[in-house]
Amino acid sequence: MDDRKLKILAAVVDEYVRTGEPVGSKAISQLEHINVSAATIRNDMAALEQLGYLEQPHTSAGRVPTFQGYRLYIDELMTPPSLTDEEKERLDDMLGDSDTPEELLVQNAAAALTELTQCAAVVTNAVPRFSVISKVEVIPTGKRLYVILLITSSGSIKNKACRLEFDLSHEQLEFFTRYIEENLNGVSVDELSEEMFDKMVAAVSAYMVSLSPLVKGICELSEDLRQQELTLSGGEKLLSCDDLDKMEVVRFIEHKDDLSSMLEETFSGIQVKFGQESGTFAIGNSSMIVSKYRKSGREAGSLGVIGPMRVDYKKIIPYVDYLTQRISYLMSGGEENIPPAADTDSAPPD
Amino acid sequence: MDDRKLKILAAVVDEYVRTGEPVGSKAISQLEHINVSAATIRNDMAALEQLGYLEQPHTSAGRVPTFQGYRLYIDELMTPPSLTDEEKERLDDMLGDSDTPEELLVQNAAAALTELTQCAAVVTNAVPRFSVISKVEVIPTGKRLYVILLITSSGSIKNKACRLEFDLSHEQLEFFTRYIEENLNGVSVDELSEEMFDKMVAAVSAYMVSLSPLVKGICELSEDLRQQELTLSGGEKLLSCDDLDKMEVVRFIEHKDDLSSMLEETFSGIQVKFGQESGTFAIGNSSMIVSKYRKSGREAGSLGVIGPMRVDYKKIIPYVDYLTQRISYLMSGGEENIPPAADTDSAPPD
DNA sequence: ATTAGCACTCGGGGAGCAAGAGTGCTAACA
DNA sequence: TGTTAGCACTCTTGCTCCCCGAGTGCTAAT
Repeated sequence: MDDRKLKILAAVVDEYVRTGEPVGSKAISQLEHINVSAATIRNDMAALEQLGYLEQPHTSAGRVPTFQGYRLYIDELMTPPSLTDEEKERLDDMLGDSDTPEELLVQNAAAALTELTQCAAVVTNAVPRFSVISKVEVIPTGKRLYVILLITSSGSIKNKACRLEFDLSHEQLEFFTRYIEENLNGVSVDELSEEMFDKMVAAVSAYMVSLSPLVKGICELSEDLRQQELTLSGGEKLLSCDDLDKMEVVRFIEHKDDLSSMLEETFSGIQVKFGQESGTFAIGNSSMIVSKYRKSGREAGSLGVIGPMRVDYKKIIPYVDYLTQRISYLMSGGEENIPPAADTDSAPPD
Repeated sequence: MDDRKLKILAAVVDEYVRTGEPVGSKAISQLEHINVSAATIRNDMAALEQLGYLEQPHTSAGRVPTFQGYRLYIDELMTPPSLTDEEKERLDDMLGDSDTPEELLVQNAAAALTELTQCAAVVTNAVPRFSVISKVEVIPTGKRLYVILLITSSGSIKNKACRLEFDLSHEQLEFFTRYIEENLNGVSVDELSEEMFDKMVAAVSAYMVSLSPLVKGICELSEDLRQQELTLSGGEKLLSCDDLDKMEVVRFIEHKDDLSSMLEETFSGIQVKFGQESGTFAIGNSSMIVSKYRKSGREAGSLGVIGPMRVDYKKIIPYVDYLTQRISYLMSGGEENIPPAADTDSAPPD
């Protein structure tokens, strides 16, 4: 693989991303940094096509990158510029600060990505797997009506109303609260299981059978807590881009939840996936740029951008990268070894 | 206005809704219940066009209803069949029962409408205007960290974490809780105002200045409570229907909140609005079928369907109607004078 | 008042054609 | 041997022309 061929491949991708039209040898030869004739480029392009990096929509049209072409471009050829301080500040503003609830943080990230990239964005919330139950309260609020409150060490709060068949006496309530605290306090959210609650229901029923709805309520709340939620923002942007099949996009928007398993199985660091390569994320000409953010060193959730394969990777990757780092930083209370504010200069060597 | 003309108008609308194509005189003349020749129908159609109820996309195409045509059809000509018991049961299942939280009830209604009509659905939650604060709790959950819990008589529960500058002693907490309960218990959600909280902040600060974040927290929660939230479900359905302009639909989905003012100002009973007639709801060929549900006799929120003007009104209107009634019934705890289950036979006279 | 008949109009779809863009190949050149 | 100019070839795109069918409006007959 010639050095010049790589340069030409990069140029083709850049031009195609810019114009959206198949790009011909002449267009390449007229670029500043290319100093060979159109004929030479034609030869090289034919070779690149042979190798599977380019393809022609039809004879006598220009060339278009194949997804292997994009792959090579992204992995080896592209050098995304690092963000300017203004851009970072802008992102910081859109994201929020350390007081912003985690929930909102990822939502803001999604909104920022849709706005800046004009593509769809996906985010998943931070699943507090490794956080522990720090408080459970049962508060009477009316005739046979109780509110259960569940709080974790990471600050998630869930509540739920619960109707019992009888009112509880003060002692009964106290007994129950104590029992629950003894059994759940300090238990990690991940350890909570159906069986555990079944056992508790049994134990509690022995004392007073009508307490079991409360245990069930707590069980449901803990399920809520474990639930990874996926938000797709700006899905409609995908419809206005005409290299994507409308039908596929609609189907995708309707079944966005299928994505979550896929997001789960990604590795650390920024990744680019193509629709063709995946069964679950099956929009033909699409690509997805995703990354996982961390919370106190552990992977907690993902965020990313979904767009046509022909997106400006050079522009989007730094955005996704910076937001991931910043969210990781904010969620870890500043412990992560990532610069806190918009004065990073960990620019990759050019 | 001839009786036959009305019959023909109705037939044109029905046929157009069914086929989506402009409908010609011949097609009408072949319908079962029409016993005049195509020529006669042509004359009448010309008259209906003159009157503004029909229009031709171009000479020598069939006729299409204008929105005044639809208006007349909906208000006078159409006789929607009442739902069968199976349909009602189906809706009941999708909606939930008296144990379902109100929030979920309206969400379920939206989901049901999108599924059954293949159109978009809008719902607003029940604003608990006239409900009162029934409980306020402040629960310590960590170092200088407190959770505020706000519960209303209608069963809405809101919580919020709040960080203080100092830890509170048991007495301080008790003082605060008592003070808040005295001032807020039984106060209607509608009465809560910025000024009221300002006054409370002042009073509380006199005792201990660092309590004011708690009051502010409560204030924010009460704002959440008053907030009417609008959910648009199945917006993507609008994109697959080709009599709507894609760009307008995208714009609409992005600014769905503009709808809320419009939903506010509707009257009781089912209404049909057209995109053309409204500035705020400006998708060209669209129509919206909305209704307000009531809670204990008062208007509490809205639900409706948004689709192309060419929707099956006869099918959708009974759905919206029944869901409104059912939600009103469920939210009022069975007090509304509407049959509780799927055995209504208040069919409109045919 | 209704209907049959007829001439007219207009959009949709296919065929045919010219222009333009881009290629592959060959032959010349450094 | 690698690069370049030239040329013939291919294929899409946009255009025009034309026909067909559907549906109308009008007129005359019933």
